[in-house]
Amino acid sequence: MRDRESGYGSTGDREGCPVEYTLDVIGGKWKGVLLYHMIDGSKRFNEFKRICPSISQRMLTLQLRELEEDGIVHREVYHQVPPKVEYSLTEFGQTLTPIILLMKEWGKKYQQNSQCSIES
Amino acid sequence: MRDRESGYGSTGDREGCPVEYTLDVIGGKWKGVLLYHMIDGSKRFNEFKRICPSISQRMLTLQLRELEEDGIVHREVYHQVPPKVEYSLTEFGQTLTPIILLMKEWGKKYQQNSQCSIES
DNA sequence: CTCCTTAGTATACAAATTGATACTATACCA
DNA sequence: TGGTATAGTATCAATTTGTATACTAAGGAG
Repeated sequence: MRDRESGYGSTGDREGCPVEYTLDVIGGKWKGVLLYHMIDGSKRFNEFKRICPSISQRMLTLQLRELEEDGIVHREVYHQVPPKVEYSLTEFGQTLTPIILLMKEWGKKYQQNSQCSIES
Repeated sequence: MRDRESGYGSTGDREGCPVEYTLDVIGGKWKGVLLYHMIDGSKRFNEFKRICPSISQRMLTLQLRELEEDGIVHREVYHQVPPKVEYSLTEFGQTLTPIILLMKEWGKKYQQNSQCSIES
């Protein structure tokens, strides 16, 4: 999944599959949610932990790093103690918001057990 | 990922996260691609194998079965020899096409020169 | 001097997902 | 009798993903 830029050569079928490319960027287990919560402004590391208590620190770090690598997310470090790091969508990341919002709409509509109180 | 209906109880944070629900349905490694190729009509098992040569038979079966379980895909078995099975989007599955097509557009736009240029 | 904070890393391990290969059924064709 | 075709299963190995726990830095509070 993470080897987009390394070695497909001519054998891979990803070249002609834009849908798969997109899912590769936003399809990680937590990426969609993280992206979703960054739409309405930057978030700190511990804010994500509060929003999604079931994601572990390691996974949160890994997923944010991948989003950063892909140029989707900007990581702003404030050299303070205690440390402060803010994550926000880059200009490139903003181009994903229509997809995220459409996915939000679809999920809201068809998720049966919706006591969904999250509004952006 | 597959335990949506079984046991989150009150601890899970998925309840209020429509984006994650949607990604749970279409975010499997191959689901988006399969869905994408079903938009323009039903496809047979071996057609998918030809379209995505890098998906194994087992994965193809598993992903199609999950899509079927979720009511996204209809599986029509023709009792012939050699067997013939056709997969197509259900009416419910059709509701996903806007998302898939948006993902296709995004992927098409940014997959070649990822992170290089942002043009609208 | 020790504890608290944040935003992580490091390590070890467990679980889930994915892949490779071999195998099945059954009618037709020669 | 053997080969072809399709749509799968079965089995095991490898990879990926996730969890748990301990640890770091560095300033401020007590």
